[in-house]
Amino acid sequence: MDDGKNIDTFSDYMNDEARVSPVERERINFEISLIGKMVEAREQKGLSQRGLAEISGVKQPAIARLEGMKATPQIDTLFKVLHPLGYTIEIVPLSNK
Amino acid sequence: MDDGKNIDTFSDYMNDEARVSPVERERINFEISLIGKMVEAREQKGLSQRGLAEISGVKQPAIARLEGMKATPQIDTLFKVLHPLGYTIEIVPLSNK
DNA sequence: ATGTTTGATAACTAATGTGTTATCATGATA
DNA sequence: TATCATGATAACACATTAGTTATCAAACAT
Repeated sequence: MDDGKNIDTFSDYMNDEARVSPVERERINFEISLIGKMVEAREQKGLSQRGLAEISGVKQPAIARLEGMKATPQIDTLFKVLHPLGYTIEIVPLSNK
Repeated sequence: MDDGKNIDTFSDYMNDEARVSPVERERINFEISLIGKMVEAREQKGLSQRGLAEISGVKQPAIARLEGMKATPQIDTLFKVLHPLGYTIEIVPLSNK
């Protein structure tokens, strides 16, 4: 590279405040962690996407899009997916770290 | 009324399993409580919808629609609104009451 | 009384999520 | 090898949310 900034990795990109603001970065990390827990919960239950689709009412392609972060779910969709997995969503105070 | 069911109040309606399934009822209650906390947090901060719109980036009509439950937010919108209020969202195990 | 702020809403466009159906490559299994 | 289940994806229609701009009635303050 011939300029001063490393943008070779996703991590570099995310940490470049000129491109991704701190708040935006937090939002992205929030979504990644949220989806991660969703996938984890499904797999821990030994459910396939199709299995979860059946019991949740959310279709398999939609679940795949969510898990692959191709779409940002609406809270009712997230609820429908999480509920049969034994989870729900809560508003909690921002614990600054 | 001439049939056996009371559907005079919203509460009666919600508790009629023939109309609203238990899961659906849970989802509705979940959303009501979620939105309730959102409004509470905003008012506790002494913010108007317009004020919150400015610092969150979500427009005032959108906030009004959410608070009035005319729309089901996407999780990124909810995050954007909650964050400047000092809150975030978390996935938590279903504590069966 | 006047002006201001508030939340709500209307009307429309743009953006995005979900349903639907089908397919594909991959990995596991018989 | 052949079969089956899996996650991913395509393409399209449909539904819904969010942005945009403007307005309104009510509450509040000057």
